[in-house]
Amino acid sequence: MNNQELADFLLPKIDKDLTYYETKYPKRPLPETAIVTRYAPSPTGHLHMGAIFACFIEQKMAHQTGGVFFLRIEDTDKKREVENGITNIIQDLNEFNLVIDEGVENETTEKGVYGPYVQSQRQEIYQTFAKYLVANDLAYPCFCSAEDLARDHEIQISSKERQGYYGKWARCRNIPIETAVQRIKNGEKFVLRLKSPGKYERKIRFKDLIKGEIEFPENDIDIVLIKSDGLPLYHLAHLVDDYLMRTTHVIRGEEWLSSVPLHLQLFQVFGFKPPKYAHIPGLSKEEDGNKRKLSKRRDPEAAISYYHQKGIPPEAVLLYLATIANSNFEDWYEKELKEKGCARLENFQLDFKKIGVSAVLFDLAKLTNIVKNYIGRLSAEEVYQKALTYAEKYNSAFAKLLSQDADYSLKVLGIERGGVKPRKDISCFSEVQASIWYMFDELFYAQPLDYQFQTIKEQEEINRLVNTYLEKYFNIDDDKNTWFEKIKQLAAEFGYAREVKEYKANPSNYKGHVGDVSMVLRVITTTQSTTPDLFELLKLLGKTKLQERFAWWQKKLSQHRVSQ
RNA sequence: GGCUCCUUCGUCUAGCGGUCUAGGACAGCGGCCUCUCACGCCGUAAACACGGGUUCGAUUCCCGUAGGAGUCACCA
Repeated sequence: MNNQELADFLLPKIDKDLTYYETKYPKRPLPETAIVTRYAPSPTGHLHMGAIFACFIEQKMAHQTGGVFFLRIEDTDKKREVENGITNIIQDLNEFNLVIDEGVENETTEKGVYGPYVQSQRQEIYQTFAKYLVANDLAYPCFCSAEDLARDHEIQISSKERQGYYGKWARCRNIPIETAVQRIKNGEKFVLRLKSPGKYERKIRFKDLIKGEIEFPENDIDIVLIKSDGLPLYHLAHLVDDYLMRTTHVIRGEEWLSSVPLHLQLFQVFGFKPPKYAHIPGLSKEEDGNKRKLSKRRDPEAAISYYHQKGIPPEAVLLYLATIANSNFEDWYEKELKEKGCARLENFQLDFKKIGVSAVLFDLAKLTNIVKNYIGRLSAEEVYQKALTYAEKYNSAFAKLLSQDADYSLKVLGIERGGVKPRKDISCFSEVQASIWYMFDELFYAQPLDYQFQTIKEQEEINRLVNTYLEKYFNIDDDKNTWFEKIKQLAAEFGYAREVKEYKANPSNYKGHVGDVSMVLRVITTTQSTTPDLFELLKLLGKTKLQERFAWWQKKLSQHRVSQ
């Protein structure tokens, strides 16, 4: 029996050849410079930040060159699969606006002519390629059990030999065809292994688009191509899919770097031109003074759900990812904003050469800064919409408040927004309620009695100040200057300095200064000693509410005394 | 352990033999502005892992050492 006959015996149902598929999936009609990339996750749960990072770069590279970005599902390991795995992935991608041009759209549908894009549906194709290898004496059936392999592995470790299925350890490599056939006929399970033509002593050089020139020993390990369940392992699937789907650039995490020699060998064995490889640095986390890979299980910030729950806008996360991808992005972004008034990520040219080579610490502090700036630039309408969407999901009571008088809410969120120096104090939408609650009576009157008065604390003095303000000075139509002028007048009337500087120059001449007076109004209005611009708050709330709140405070205070 | 990659302020980095008394951003600290906070502005502290070479001259090139990361599955 020759190799061709062995191939027919092993895979009798496979009747197509390589040419069939090469014809079915022709080269893409794209310009030379167009980059075709893919994101190829396993459906094992939700994505994590590292995946979004990779995906962002893949999509960006494809789109900025007029290429194609597609999604392939690598579900060849049925053990690890999770229910709704595909849905989870699509959801996460959508949330980050990482739209695909081609590939899997949901659990049941896909678009594009290079499919199927779900690996478990491509079994016949993989087997065709494997059969070709068997027929050409480049693959063989292996009967080693897990125990056999584990034992060899132990021996290799204890004798300090290189680990793997190669050389003398590749015990099934030279089993005569007839023997192999007989064992299969006897019902023995087998896998198909590559008969690696590589020599460990020889070096292979290749150029990674990010890491640069790298030299490796050639691969001489007879890796498993097809598992005993008939499905391929990643390596074969990578070769077949990225060849037939005409991927030009394989962009993936750096954990794949060390399998490049194997992948190159696979392409060489078939005589195919390999894609270009770009291995992106991993996202890491500091722990006990060391860096380690950001872990979905151990680090909450690695999970997409973390951002969702906190209300951190995905657009801003993308801006952060762009700055860690290309450190010049930040400067570019600022410059665009300054020159054009707006900056769009789509207009930035991401550069492989500027992507760092080693793992990057995922810095939540930096992210927060980017988010604050991002939200700070949003219009009141946008903030309102996003805050509402967030609240509808996580805080329905607050969502109700926000929407019951949308116009009012909009004004509250619009305080000190817009203009050249906007507030930048919202770092996530879960914070919104905590920063504006006192603008809503429903929340204001539900708070415990906790007024944060500062310099002026005496009730009598407070009463006099507020009453005088309400009677003599309050006018809803005043502009900011007039308003503040009146506050100064009020201060002077009661023996407080009109200017802080005056007070500081001669503290003994005054009971305090204008700031102390406005602090009283601020605290009566909001209970808080730190708030956005008091003028804006008062204007929004109006005289009646200020009166009501003042009366409430007095009432509470007297109750408080009685109960003591 | 083998293989591979990496090593500039706390973090992300600029630097590609003299321009470096090493630049920026975030975080920190101090100040100014100011009715509080935020914003803004100004300032400050803070790094070339170590040891050898090469060179007139090394952050930059080479070699070691140390440290870190990744990988060595019928997982991707």
